Amino acid sequence: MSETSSAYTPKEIEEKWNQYWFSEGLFNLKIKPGAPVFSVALPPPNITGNLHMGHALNGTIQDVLCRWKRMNGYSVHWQPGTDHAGISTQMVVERQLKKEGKNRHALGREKFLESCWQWRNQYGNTIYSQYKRLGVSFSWDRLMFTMDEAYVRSIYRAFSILYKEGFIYRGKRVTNWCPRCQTSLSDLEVEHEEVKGSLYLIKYKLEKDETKFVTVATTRPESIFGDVAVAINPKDQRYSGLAGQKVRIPLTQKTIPIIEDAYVDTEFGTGALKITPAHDVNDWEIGQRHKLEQPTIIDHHAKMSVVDLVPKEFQGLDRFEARKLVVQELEQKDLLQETRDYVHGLGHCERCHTAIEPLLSDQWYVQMKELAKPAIEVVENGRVTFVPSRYAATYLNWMRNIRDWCISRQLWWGHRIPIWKCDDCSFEDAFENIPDKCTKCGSAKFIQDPDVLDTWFSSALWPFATLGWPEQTEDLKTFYPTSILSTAREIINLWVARMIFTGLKFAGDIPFKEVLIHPVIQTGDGKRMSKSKGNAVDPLETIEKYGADANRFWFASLGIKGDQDVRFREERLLEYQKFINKIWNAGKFVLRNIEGHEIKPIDRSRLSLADRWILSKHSKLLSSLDKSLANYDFDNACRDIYEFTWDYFCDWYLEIAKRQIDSSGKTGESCQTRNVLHYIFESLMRAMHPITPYVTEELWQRLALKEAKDKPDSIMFAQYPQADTACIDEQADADMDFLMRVIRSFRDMKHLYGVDAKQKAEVLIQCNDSRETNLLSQSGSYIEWLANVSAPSIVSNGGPQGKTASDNVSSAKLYLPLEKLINVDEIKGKLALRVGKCSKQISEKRGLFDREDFRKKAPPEKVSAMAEEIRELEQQLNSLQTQIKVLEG
RNA sequence: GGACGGUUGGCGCAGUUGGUAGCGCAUCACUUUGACAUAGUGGGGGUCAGAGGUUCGAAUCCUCUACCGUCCA
Repeated sequence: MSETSSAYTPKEIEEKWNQYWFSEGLFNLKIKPGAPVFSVALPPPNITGNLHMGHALNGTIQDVLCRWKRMNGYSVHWQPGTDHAGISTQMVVERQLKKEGKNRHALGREKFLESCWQWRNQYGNTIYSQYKRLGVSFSWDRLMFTMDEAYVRSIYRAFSILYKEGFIYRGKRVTNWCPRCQTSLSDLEVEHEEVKGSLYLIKYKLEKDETKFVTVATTRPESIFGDVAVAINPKDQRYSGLAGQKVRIPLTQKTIPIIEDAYVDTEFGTGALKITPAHDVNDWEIGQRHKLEQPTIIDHHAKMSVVDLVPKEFQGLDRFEARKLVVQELEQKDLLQETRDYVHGLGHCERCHTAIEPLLSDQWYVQMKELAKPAIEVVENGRVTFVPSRYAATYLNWMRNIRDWCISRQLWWGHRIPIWKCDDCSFEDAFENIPDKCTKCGSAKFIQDPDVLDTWFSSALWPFATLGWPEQTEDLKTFYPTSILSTAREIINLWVARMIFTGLKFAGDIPFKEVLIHPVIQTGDGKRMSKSKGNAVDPLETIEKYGADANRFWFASLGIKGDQDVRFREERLLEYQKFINKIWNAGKFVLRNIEGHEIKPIDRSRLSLADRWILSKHSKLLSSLDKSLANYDFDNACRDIYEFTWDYFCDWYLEIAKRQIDSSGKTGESCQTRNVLHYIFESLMRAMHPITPYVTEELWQRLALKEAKDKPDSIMFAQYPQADTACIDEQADADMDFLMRVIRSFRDMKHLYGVDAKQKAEVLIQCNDSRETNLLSQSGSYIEWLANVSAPSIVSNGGPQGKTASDNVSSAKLYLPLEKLINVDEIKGKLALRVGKCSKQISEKRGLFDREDFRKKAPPEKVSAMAEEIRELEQQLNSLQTQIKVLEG
C-alpha cells in the first residue's frame, strides 16, 4: 500500500494483517482473570464442505459479537472446529476409490478408514483457510475435530450413560433407508419433495365371490407382494359388512384379511388401504395394532427380494422396473381399474437424492420423551431464548411431538457404536474402553456392533465436549454454558434441540443462553442456493472481488430480526465496497492533516459550532451502537455507522474542517480541528472494528498515538469507544441543522436559476430572530464555504430590489440577486414551477388541517406543528409570487 | 393440511409506542477545487399487494383475500 494510492486495495491490506495477527498469535485464547466471560461454540462445518454464504454470514455475526465483547474487556472464547460428516465423507472417499478402481468392501474396514483419515488430513481443513480470509477471530489455537481422541471419549461416555440408564434400545422398525448410501437415515436427513407420479387403483378380488372386488389405491403397486391386509374405516358405509372377509392379492392369489382401522382416510383414493408393514411407516403401525406379519419383499438395494411371496419373474428387479411390470400385468389381467396422475411428497436422501426406501431393519434408538421434557422446560421458562423469538415455536413444536431418535448408521466412517456382544454367552453391554474379552464369560468372541453413530450424535455434545467434558476442566467451568449460539433455522431441530437436551443431561446445564437464528441467503431470484443446482455464489469470490470488509458489512447489514430470507445482491457488495473506500479516503485526509502536528486532548472551551456538532453526533452514534449490538440489531448498527460516516463526517464536517484549518490558524481553531478530526476518526475505527476488522486495523495503527504507553498490539484489544454524554449538544445539533438548510437553499437557488456553481454569488439574508441572526453572523462563513457564495450580508429589514431569487428558512429570508448572474427571462418559467410545487404541498397539508375533527381531537402540539408548516409554506409561496411580480415589473 | 415470513418509487431495502413516506443503486442535469469520480451538488420518480374495519388521522392496529417463499406433517 502506498501513501498516495487513491483507492483502497483490500487484498493487500487483508493479507498484511492476517499475517500479523497469526504470526503474533493474537487470536489465541487468553483468559483474563476476573473478567466477564463471553463464550461461543462455532457450529462445526463439515470436513467435506467449502465455505458458503451461510458460513460466511454466520461467521460474521459471531465475529462481530466476539470482537465487540473482547474490546469491552471480556474473556472471549470462540470454539472452532469441524465435524467428520459420516455419510458425506464416506461418499467422497468412495468416489475417489472408484476412480482408482477400488471399493471399500474389497479394501476392508480398516484400510478404508485409513483412506478416510488420509483424505481428511489432506482436504479436511481447507475450510479453515477460507474462514481465515473472512477475518474471523476464533480461538485459533483450540481447533477441534469430532474424531479427536478426547472428543471420542466424550461421545463414548455420553453413549454409555444413556445406555446404562436405559435410554438406548435396539429395535426392529421401519426406517428411512437409502439404497445408494446403504444406510438408515433419521427423519431429519430425509428431504420431502413433490413428485409427479401416478395413483393406481387396483382390484383385489373377494375370496368368497371372485366377481366382486375391493379397489385399493396405491402409488407403489410393486409393493403388493408385501401386503398383509386391506384396511377400511369402520365408519365407511361403502364397505360395511366386508370386515373379516378375505381378498386375494392380485398376481399371486395370496389371501389377506380385510380389517377395520380408524387411521384410514375415507376421502383418500377409494377409502380402502393396502397394508404393507415392512415398507411403510404408517402401515407398520397399523400392522402392530392388528398383530400382522411384516414380510420384507424389497431388499437393501431396493430390488425385489428373492422370496416366495414375490413371483419369480419379479425377483431381483429394481423397484421401479418392477412397478412397470406389475402395472403391465395388472392391465393384462384386467385388475387395474384406473391410473390417475398424482402429485405426492416423496422422501429423498439429503446427501445423494436417491428416493428413500422405507425398510424394516434393526437399528439403535434413543428414547426421547423423558429427555425432551427438561429441554422443553428451559425454553418455556425462558432460560434459553431464541432471537427472533418466533423460532421458539418451531423448537417447541418439534420437541413436544418428538419421536425416538434413530442413531445407528450402516457406515464405516464415524464413531463405531460402543456396544460389544458375546458370541458365546450372548452377553451385551456398552463400554467406554475397548474390552478384549467378554466381561461375563471371558470368551474372546466379544464383538463390537458394526454400525456407527449418527454424526449429529457427536455434534450434539459440541458445546461441552470441546471444553473437556466429562473432565471438570477449568475450560468447562469457565466457558460453559456458552453465551450464544448462532445458526440457521434449518438445523433448529437437527442440532439445536439435541444440544439442549444433551447439555442438560450430561453437562448439567443449558448449553447456551440465547440462540440467534440468521436469515438464509437465497439467489437473486429468490431460489435456494445449492451446489448441485450450480446457482450458489461463492463467498471467496465475492471477498476476492469486493474485499472481506465489504462482504462483512453486507452480512451484518442484513440483521437477524428482519426477513427470514434475503436475496443475494451484488449491487449491495459494490455499495459497501465504495463505503470502505470512502473510509479509506477519509482516513487518508485525517492522516495527512495531522501529520507533523502534536495531537492533544480536545480543549472544549475552544470549539467551533461544527466541532461541537460532530462531537455530539459522534456521541449519539456510540450510544446507539451500544444499544444495537447489545440487542443484536446489526442492521441498525450498520445504518448508523454508514450515516454518521458518510452524511455527517465526510459530507459536512470534513468540508468545514478543511476551511477551519486553512483560515483560522490565529484563533487556534485549526489546532482544535486537528484534535477533533483525530479524536472522532480514531474512535470511529474502534467502533467499526468488529464489523470491518481489516481497514480499521490499518488506519488505526497509523492513527494511534505512537507515544501512548499502553497502546495494544492490535485494535482488537483496544477499548470499545463509549459515548461521552457531555458531548451531546442539542443546541449545536439544531443550530447546524438551521445552517445546513440555509446552505442547501442557496445551492438549490443557484442550481435552479442556472448560476454557475463556481461563481461566488453575492447573497443577502434578512432576519429578525435574534438567535438566528447571531448564528448567521457567527457562523456565516460556513455558508460562504459550502454554498460557494460571498460572505452573506445580514440585514434586519428591506431585501434587495429588482430581479432576485429568494427563499425562506425558518425566520430567515434568503436573497440571491440574479441580474448580474444570468439571463432573467429564463427565471420566470422556473419560478412558476416552484409556485406549482409549493401550492401542491400547501393544498395537501390543508386537506388535513382544514378538517374540524383534526383540530379538535388531535394533540394540540401536532395541530400547531401542522399550522406552522403551512404558515411557512404559505410564506414561501407568497415570497415566490412576489418575486415573479418583481421580475415582471 | 398446520405454522411462520414477505408484498413500500425501475431494483434492493428502512420506517421502535399510529400524525399523510426515507435510504442505497439506477436515472436526469451540472461539476474533474489538492481525502475520495468507488466522488460532489441539485432534480425527477412511490400513497405503501387488494378489500373491509377501528380512529380526527394507518404503510404502521384488527379481519379477510391474493401472490411469493420457508419449515413441519
